[in-house]
Amino acid sequence: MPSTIRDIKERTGLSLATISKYLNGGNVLPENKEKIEIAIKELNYQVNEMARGLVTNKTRSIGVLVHNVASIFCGLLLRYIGDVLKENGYSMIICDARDDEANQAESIKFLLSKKVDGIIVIPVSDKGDFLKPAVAAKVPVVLMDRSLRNCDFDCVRINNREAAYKATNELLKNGHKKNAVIYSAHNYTGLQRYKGFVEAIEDAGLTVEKDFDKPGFHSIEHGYESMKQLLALKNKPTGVFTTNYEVTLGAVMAVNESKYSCPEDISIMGFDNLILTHIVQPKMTMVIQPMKEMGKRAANLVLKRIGDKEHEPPIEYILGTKIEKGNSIKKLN
Amino acid sequence: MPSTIRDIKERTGLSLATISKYLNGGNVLPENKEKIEIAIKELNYQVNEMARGLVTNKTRSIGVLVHNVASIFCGLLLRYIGDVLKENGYSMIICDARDDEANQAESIKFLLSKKVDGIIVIPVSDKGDFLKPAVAAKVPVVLMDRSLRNCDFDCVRINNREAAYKATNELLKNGHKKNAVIYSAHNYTGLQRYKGFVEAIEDAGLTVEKDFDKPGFHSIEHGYESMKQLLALKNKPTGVFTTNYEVTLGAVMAVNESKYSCPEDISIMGFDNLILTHIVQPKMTMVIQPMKEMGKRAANLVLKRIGDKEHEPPIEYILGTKIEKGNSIKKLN
DNA sequence: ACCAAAAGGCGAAACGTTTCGCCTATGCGT
DNA sequence: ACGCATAGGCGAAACGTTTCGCCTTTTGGT
Repeated sequence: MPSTIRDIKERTGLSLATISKYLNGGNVLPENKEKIEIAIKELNYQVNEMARGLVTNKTRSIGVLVHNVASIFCGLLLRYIGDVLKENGYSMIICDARDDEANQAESIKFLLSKKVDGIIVIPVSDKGDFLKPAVAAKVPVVLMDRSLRNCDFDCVRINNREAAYKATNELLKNGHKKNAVIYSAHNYTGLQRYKGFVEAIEDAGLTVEKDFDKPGFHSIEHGYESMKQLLALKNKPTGVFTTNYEVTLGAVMAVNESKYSCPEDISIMGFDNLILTHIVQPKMTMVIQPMKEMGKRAANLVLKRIGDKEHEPPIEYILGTKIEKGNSIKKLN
Repeated sequence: MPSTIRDIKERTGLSLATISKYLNGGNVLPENKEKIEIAIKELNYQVNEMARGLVTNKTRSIGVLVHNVASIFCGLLLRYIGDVLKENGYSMIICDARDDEANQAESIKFLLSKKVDGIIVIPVSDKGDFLKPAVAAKVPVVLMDRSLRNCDFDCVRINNREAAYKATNELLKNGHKKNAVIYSAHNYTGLQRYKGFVEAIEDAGLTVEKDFDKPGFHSIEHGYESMKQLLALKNKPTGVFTTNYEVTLGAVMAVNESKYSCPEDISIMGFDNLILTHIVQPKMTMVIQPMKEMGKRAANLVLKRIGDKEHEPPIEYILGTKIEKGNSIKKLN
């Protein structure tokens, strides 16, 4: 039913090779160019991507594997990535790891079986083994938001350590000396933010108390439980640094359900979510990442890698962050 | 580099036709079956989907066009849809309409150009013209969550009118006689929920006051602005029905920023979001949709349609809802 | 006016499957 | 023992492109 390049051949009297050349941006006489364009219009011709792909060994599709498709953070990144990909004629095939390493490994294989030209990943953990099949298949991989231990891939992210350091200083500057941290201990980003926190505390001549150190999963539950435990301590912290969106959400929940309130009884320095800064009373003080820039860079980078003949060494793009001030941090004495 | 069916031919001495038959589940002698399986293992063979697609005219991919990829609601549906599709060997190509009709129309064309086998849509508005190209190309379409005016497509959704009716009754039952409604006037679902509200109010022998009737976009801003306006009225409503996730979010924001609080000064009946019921203090009373069921049904339905020879008439799956009770509705006298 | 280089065009092969029509054993009932 | 149905297998064509190598025409410099 749909028309083919052969129909255009009939209509124009030109050869398949010439028409193909036109379609791929080659040089064709203006006269023939016009003929072809008219035929394409009339026939409503569209390139059959599968036939093309069979020859070129390209699908013009990019796999995007996110650690959790239901997080707003990932959703927004998907939007920005999708924009760039669509502009360039690439489709975006999405897989959701549900924060599970086995799912993640299986998804990579799935994407490879679908012969995607490139892959963008927000990994579940800081372990990179699951990417081996992609390397073996020579499919370019770009990491986003989270790097890996011994990372040998392109990566677009922020300087997590530095951002956490600055964020922690926000608490310190306001006179908080007893600070807790709630973080994800299972991915590179979480651990870097933890390091930044510790560094800031120690640079201020303080130490991190054992009870104030709350590693766990990247989840609302972890934030909720941790905050509950912190609030139940005899010797409570006055400030808490919640190092990602989910954890911040959970921590706020816990405070809301308790007899305490923020910032009167406990100050919170949050991370990662624009909506949260508005929905929650009081307005949260948070670290904001340049998400649009991140998504666009990642997409452009993977497209560039696909085009590259040589295998260039990996690049890390480290983007800047800013702190959006709210009223969730109380100034002490 | 990757091995082909020809390599298997060499290894086994069988013909291409026989191997292909095996791959597609046809009858082959047990002896040959084993030979083929061994060869596949050894060669690490994977079917080249593009070559297959070129012959069968199928891509084994489904386009999913969502009105807004950054909403949690859509994110969760994507997860459930993706699960089913992946299980069945189908990839999920995602497009984001950003709540814009032009984007939406363009995205459908994009998906068709990618030759997806089927399309799942959460439409931006209640107008269905943008789907004409899909109908023309005979690509099956399944709607999700939102139907269309004069709808001629399969659809998986809830009974919005009834759900809204029940929700409104929740306010009425608690003695609220002055109720406002904030809704999206631009899509089928929003309008149906509005109708359900009006019906419940009128069945209670009341009328909907002009000032309490807040149509607008499906956005946080609309919820926020509307609630602000309602709170500024001399004659304020005592109850507000916020008919979707974004609008509920915005409305809660507005209350939090005002001198009033919920439920003491204003009661809210919300919609659609599980997280919100926990994060916000007090716990919200909301209408909950069976999202997992919705996603799975939609995915299975589109797969079924792809297989169908005949063009069966469209089916609507109307799923049940429940009301999750919180403390956001005050009992009057 | 001549020649070299560049531009434009062409036919045919190739990409890796599926499928059609046909052929050959094999097994079964009588 | 005979014939017939059937299971299993095969070769070849087809799907709609791109690309390679080669040929012809045009262009531009001297």
